Amino acid sequence: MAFTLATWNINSVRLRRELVAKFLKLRSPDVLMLQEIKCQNDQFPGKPFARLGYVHQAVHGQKGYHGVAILSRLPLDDVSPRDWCGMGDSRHLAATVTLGGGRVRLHNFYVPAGGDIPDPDANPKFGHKLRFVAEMASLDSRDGGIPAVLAGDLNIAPLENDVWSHRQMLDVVSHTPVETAGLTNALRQGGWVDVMREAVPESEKLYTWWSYRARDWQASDRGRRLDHVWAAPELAAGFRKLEVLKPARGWSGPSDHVPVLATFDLD
DNA sequence: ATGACGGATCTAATCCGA
Repeated sequence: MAFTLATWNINSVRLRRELVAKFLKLRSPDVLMLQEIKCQNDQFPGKPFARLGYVHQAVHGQKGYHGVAILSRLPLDDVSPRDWCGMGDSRHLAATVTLGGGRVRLHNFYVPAGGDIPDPDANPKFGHKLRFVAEMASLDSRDGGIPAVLAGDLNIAPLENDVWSHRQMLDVVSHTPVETAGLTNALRQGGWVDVMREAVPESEKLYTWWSYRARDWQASDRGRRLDHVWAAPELAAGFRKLEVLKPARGWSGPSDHVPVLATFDLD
């Protein structure tokens, strides 16, 4: 049985609900994980997505900033947000999806951006980001007996070809060595597989985000791979297909991130 | 070196993103 999961930092779900609907109609993933919904739970525009078959919805929002949600065509249970770093912000939501006889644990993450200065003493936001990623290392891909997927906007581009210029990005938050080491440690400690890089060799450029500030995002193509899909080894063994929906960056009124889809064969 | 854009908020200017 095939299972397709998508992740997308939508940068305000109220402003872009029609783009979400367009994407769901275009690709119809089983599950869509959204980040930066930027609204409270009672403001989440769930009805248009339910009409498209995504009747199972878990929302963990907050006012104005951050916020994550999971839309699913298949039943969700054990819905559980976790307050990472004890900050009280909405950056994570877990749920278990059931398909046929199989079950998959889902972890939707929005890792802190970390501010401008890559020094935890001078910049508390960077310290928060480092602590957040350090805490993520405690999340085991095989915990609880249900194989898990961890996906979302991790706000770190760990590999040299996850950024347009490794050399010029070494001091830029999202690609500094201390961040990439932290993320790689979380990947290894949790026993996760970076399935995007199973599909696309590390020697090739791979981006999921292009800044709003470029005059022409496509021409300059100064992207970063900030969005990720990690899977437990038993799920990764059935990994079949990756799609990074780059055309979505050119849609009218776009998010600065594009959807990432991963398809797995279960059993 | 700076600012380029775009979103949310006590709708005006300020904070935030990465």
